[in-house]
Amino acid sequence: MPHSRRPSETRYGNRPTMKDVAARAGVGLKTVSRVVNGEPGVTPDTEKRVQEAIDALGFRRNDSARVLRKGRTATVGLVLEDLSDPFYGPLNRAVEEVARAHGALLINGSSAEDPDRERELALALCARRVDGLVVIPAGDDHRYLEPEIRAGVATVFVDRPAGRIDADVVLSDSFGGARGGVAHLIAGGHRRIGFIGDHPHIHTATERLRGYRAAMADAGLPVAESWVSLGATAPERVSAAARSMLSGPEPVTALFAGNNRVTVTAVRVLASLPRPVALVGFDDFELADLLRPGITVVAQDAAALGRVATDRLFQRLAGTGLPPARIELPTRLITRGSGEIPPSS
Amino acid sequence: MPHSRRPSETRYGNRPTMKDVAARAGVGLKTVSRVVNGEPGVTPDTEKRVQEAIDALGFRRNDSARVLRKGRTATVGLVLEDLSDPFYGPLNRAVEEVARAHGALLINGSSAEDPDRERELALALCARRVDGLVVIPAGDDHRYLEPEIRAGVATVFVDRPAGRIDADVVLSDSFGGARGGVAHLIAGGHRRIGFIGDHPHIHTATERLRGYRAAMADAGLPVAESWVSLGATAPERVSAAARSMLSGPEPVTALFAGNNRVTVTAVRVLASLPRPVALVGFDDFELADLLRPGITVVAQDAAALGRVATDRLFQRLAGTGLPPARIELPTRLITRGSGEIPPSS
DNA sequence: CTGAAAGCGCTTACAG
DNA sequence: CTGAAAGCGCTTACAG
Repeated sequence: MPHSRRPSETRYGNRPTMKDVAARAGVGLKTVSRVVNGEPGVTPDTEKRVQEAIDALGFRRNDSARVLRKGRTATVGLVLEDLSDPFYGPLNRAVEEVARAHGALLINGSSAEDPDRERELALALCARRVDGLVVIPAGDDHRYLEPEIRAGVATVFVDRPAGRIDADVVLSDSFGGARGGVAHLIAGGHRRIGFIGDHPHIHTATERLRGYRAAMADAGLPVAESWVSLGATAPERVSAAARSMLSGPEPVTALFAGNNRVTVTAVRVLASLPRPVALVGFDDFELADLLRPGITVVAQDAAALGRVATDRLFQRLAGTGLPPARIELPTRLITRGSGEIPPSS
Repeated sequence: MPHSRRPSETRYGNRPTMKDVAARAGVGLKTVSRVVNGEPGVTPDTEKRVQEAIDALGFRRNDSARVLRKGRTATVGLVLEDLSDPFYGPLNRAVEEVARAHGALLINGSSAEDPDRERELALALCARRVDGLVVIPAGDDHRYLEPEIRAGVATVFVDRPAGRIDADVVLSDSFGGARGGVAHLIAGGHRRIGFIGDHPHIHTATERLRGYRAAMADAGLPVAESWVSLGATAPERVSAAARSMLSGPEPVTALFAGNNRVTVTAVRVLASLPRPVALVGFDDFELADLLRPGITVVAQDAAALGRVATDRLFQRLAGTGLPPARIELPTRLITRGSGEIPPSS
């Protein structure tokens, strides 16, 4: 071989290290470190020589090595359900912005609603020694995170509470939001209202159902069990459930949709019906106001969920020995037309 | 102080290391490493002792340290415009899935369309020594990445080409897509068609405008400069541009919207008009089919952009000395009604 | 103002 | 089958 490669050329491509810079500038390693990190105690002349060597070599500090020595990685991990779900976009961005304000980067990934994948991902992030973890739970048993939390990984759950461990959680007021949305329909004159929600093992689904039942009870209205349907949010199931509630001798005159996916399918079903049916959906979505009628929704503030959770995470990291808390964010009813359709007789 | 803390307790919380495991199991460090990594050459009995120590101590390998020694971080960086933009959701997820298939994690962040922030973020990722970088450019000068690419960071640009450097780029056929969309309007009888697009310094904006002009030229139609408007995609500007084109003695009878944000604003403007105006938009969006009329769009496959780009990245990492390539993905015209409205006379 | 030594938690290359 | 030594690229703690 005509050219022998220096050992360092086999690693990270062939990046120069502080050692290389030190050799070229004719100074000690520590002096390079001082210049790179802007520490005081270097004469202008020395600094200039080091800076020239840095530029000539194209040196960039290896933060990965730095992190090992410093103990903190300046990295936040985020486990969410699906990176491509628009609902989580603002949450994702909010986590990024708070992390950025603290000089931290964001590693994120999708659980795909699979508890095993959630666990695998969360633990991979712990192995990378993220300083903190924001988790939107897919599973309902998070005891696997207990050793990590004990070891100092600041962990905050969002959107749904952690399962079988005591930890911070930030969520929207699903119960109150659903109760208010259903009360709005009742105030509009509806007495037979259907509820279509997500799987019953999902915390938000049962909370919203509870809100629906509370609103009905508040108004002294009975709930026929055929008006309630929990399960997959796949379009086929949701439209079947909707059609079933809307047919028969005593059809519902209004629907409450338990989340954004259900709402969208409900809109499609209702658009194909001859008579108008009222609809209120949990979760706002883009263009809800452009539809005819506009869709009345119980909106949660996804960005606030992410912001509050990540703020909490950094508070923990700051060492204030906080006990685990449950932080609930209010929802907001946005009336746009679909929820104000009167009952058809 | 009643309790003195071991040095290791001050770092990463108080995590046990391989050294701690080795001490507890009464074996050498290397033996622990073998067990943790499933390497052969350990007797079942030794392995059992080590495993017990691991479990008792709650040991989890520090991948951050491992990475330093191994030279590759098994991490991909993604710089996009906005983590909360629904258009990038599927792209983000696709990058994650390909990375995951290669055992890599994903660090991502938003440039917020700010070239300085793009640079800062991309270089921070390089400092963490990501193995590869997927960049959706905000700026138009990427020479700052040249040393990194030379040093071995596999870099692929997506959606827009890199500026002033020669690098891989994966993009949609903006020119062809726009040309086809405008040709569709012309085939429907339109002769006066407006084009509203993004800032002229954005590559896709000028490509789409070029497609518009080509389609008009193909049909022998003149283009009045008042029919063309490039600039911010803020609703105020877009609606002003649309209203201007739609008024006067010779108003346009159809609009071509250069991207999803423009399309949405155009829909709002058109909904407020007395007469129907045809609309074709570049980029598909959720619920486009639920609007009345449904919105005809030139759709690009955002997930495919991410997938192809990340595949390319790992091909590079595999060491096949590929020359930089430009990979163009086809678009698809989806007719839903708004683009099939005939010209009003 | 400057730098040599030790160490972060692992893996590599080697010797027993 | 097993482990001591060296090293990845930095920072820390210290001495000059």
